[in-house]
Amino acid sequence: MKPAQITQWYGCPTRYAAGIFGDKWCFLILRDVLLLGRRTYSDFLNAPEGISTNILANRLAKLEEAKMLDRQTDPRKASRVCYFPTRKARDVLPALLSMMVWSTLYDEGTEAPASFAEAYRSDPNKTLAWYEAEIDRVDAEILGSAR
Amino acid sequence: MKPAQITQWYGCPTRYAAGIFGDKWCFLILRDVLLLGRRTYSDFLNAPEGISTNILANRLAKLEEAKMLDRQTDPRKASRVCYFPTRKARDVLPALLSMMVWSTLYDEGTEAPASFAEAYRSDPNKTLAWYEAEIDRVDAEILGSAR
DNA sequence: ATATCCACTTGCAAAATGAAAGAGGATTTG
DNA sequence: CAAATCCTCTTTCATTTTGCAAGTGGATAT
Repeated sequence: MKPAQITQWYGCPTRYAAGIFGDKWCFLILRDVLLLGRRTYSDFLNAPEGISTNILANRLAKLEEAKMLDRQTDPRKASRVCYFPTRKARDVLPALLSMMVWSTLYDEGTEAPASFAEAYRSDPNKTLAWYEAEIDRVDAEILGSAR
Repeated sequence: MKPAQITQWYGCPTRYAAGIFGDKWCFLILRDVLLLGRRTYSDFLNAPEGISTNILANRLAKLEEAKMLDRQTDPRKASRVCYFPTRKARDVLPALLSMMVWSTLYDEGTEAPASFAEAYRSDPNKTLAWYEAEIDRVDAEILGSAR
């Protein structure tokens, strides 16, 4: 019934994680930023899930306050805003990819190729590095146009 | 701006995961079952987070329908009910442990020892096997008392 | 036989969400 | 230069979800 001494501290780390992941929209915004290269308000707003604009504003503020997103005006166009993933958000990638692997196993309607789960299992660091590079590339493409 | 060909299918696996993890209470019930050895309605109800009873009933039904929990009457006492984690739920462990590692990195008030993150990083399979064994132990302790 | 335990259900007030319209500044267009 | 448009939000209001408290009904303990 009681799993040994672990009981004392197990609760907390998941509770902290639940504070951010335990919300559908935060979860999907993180996906947008980490995996889909979305950065601007309208990018998020036009995602196929159809978040409504007041909720989006609310969640972006929450994620910014949690230091997951870094809000900056877009150097390409000052009326636009970009939300960049912080290191704290990037470090969510392993968990996010693990969840994706799980989904590909149990969602019979998954769009992900079987090779994805296999690749992540065989060499997670390689997969991880690839995604980090993609994030760098997207950010650099935006910020690089500043000068 | 557009991360190559990945865009087509990336959305889906995370959306599927968001359907279950993107809810604070489902998330915490899974933690209870997978990490804290909780199995009965009152176990969940008495967790320190304080879920209210109607929400708990609703989420247990949802998780049962999603085939994450297996509802059975308790062999120790027929008026009691046990919710056992299915294989599908157990397979969430890698993602859950990854999230815990992330939490220990960024939650300055974490109760988890630093050794946890280190242990999981150095040998995830060992950590994973340990948790699976704990789950087996809890389940066997309940079901074993049947005969 | 009565009280208690246990897994829920119900009713209701408060909070969160979703849809739609609008505000206000920057940018493009004519 | 003026008008229209783009873009990030804000506001309003109806609907849905949540949380709290009390209640139900069957099994179990006394």
